[in-house]
Amino acid sequence: MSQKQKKLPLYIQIKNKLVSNIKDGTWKPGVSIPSESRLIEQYNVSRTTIRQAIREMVQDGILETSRGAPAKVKEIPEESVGNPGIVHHEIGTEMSVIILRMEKSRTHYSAKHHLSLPETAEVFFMERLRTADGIPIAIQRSFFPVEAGETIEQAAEKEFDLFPALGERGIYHTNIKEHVSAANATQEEADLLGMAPGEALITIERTTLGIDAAPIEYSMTKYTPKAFNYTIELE
Amino acid sequence: MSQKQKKLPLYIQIKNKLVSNIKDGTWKPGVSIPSESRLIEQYNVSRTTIRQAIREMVQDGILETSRGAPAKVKEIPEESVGNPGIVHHEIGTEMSVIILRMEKSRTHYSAKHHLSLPETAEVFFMERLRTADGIPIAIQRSFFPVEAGETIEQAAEKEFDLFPALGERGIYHTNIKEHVSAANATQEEADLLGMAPGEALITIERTTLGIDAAPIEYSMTKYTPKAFNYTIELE
DNA sequence: AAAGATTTGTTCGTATGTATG
DNA sequence: TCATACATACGAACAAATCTT
Repeated sequence: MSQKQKKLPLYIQIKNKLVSNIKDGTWKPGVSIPSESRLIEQYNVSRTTIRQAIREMVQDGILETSRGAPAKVKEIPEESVGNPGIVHHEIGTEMSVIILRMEKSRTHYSAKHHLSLPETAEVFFMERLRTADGIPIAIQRSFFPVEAGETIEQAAEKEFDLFPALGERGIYHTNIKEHVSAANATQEEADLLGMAPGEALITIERTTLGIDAAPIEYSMTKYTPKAFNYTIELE
Repeated sequence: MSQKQKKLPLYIQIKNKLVSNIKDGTWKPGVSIPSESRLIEQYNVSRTTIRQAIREMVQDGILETSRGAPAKVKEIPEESVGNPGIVHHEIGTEMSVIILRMEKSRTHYSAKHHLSLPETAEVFFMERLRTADGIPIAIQRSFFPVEAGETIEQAAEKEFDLFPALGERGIYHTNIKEHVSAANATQEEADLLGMAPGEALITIERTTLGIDAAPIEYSMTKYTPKAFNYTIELE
């Protein structure tokens, strides 16, 4: 049954189709999408409808428009699909991750608490070193419920951000709570990050809630101050 | 001559008029504005134009719409200072501020840029030392358009947060953008904060937009890492 | 470099569906 | 119940910027 689909406004349906074309790579960033007139023919709807769909996508930061030229897929529409209101990234062009540890663990009681798990539970623990242009910029310790472990294990080596992989497996996040503070580098952290022990690190603790409001990730990331970059936008 | 005004699209002109009605208190928060049909008569334009003006204002967070009921002016209550979705505070029980400098200035070009002011403009500049339990924890440099200067000057000595005072004078903010990074303390900052030069400070740059989407404040605050505490919650 | 075709931006008019009061 | 008001959707025309020839 596509009863619900029928209920959606036409312009939303069109928008969804256009977004799909971008997501699956049919229309790539920086390239123009078909003109309004072509879309009108293709979907057999009025110009109003097409324009409303495009307008929303512009507002969402997916498309860019300018008079006289077809809309372009915006470069770097990365987070725009994911987290409205926040841009959060490190500095650098060549970002990568090195996995230091990845294991199931029965300790890490603090993490269990953040994940709302009983003390006897097992958690999936991962420690990764994030680098930018080959220079270490952060140490990230992530904790997941063991159920998510297999998915994580497969995606961890390649993906810089794990949530898209989780999303493909039906694990979505609805709420993220981050806590920013500062800490001094331990000897081990200082060695990994190429700094002196005791120097200040920016620490972000993050708890991610799933669609059922249950925590699906708790992570603590310690950044070198120079490499840290964080922008928050609120209304 | 208002030649340029004439050049503005009709829906922008209408939007400006509607915004004026809200700014000068003709339409107060929580109250419905006239229906579309009434506005159509009043300004003698088409429904499309009215709707486009209203749509922009909804997007700017000035109006709220719902089917079957006229648009309402959005409430901008006290919590706008508290910002939904964000908790942001320093540690300590006895918080206070010490004003270091307060002046009009023609320099500070970076600040002018953030305030969308021309390079020849004058800005109101204020530097304050924030303390917790008598211990310095942050240096805050704030920039405002000179128009807001008098209000600021009166409130600055007593108020820890300036926005309530601004709100009482009809200056509301609708959008805040914060950028978190890190910097090393200069000699002067180190002296003020009782730390060593070169030590890491957490820096928050903040741009606050007013009801008409024009910047009303730009500030840069540098915190000692230990005293900093920041929690973000997103959906 | 100039002219013409294409494309988006703006504005009008009209009609129907659907939620509010 | 029922009139009012907003949301969605169609069509048409001209202006202004861009692209192509």
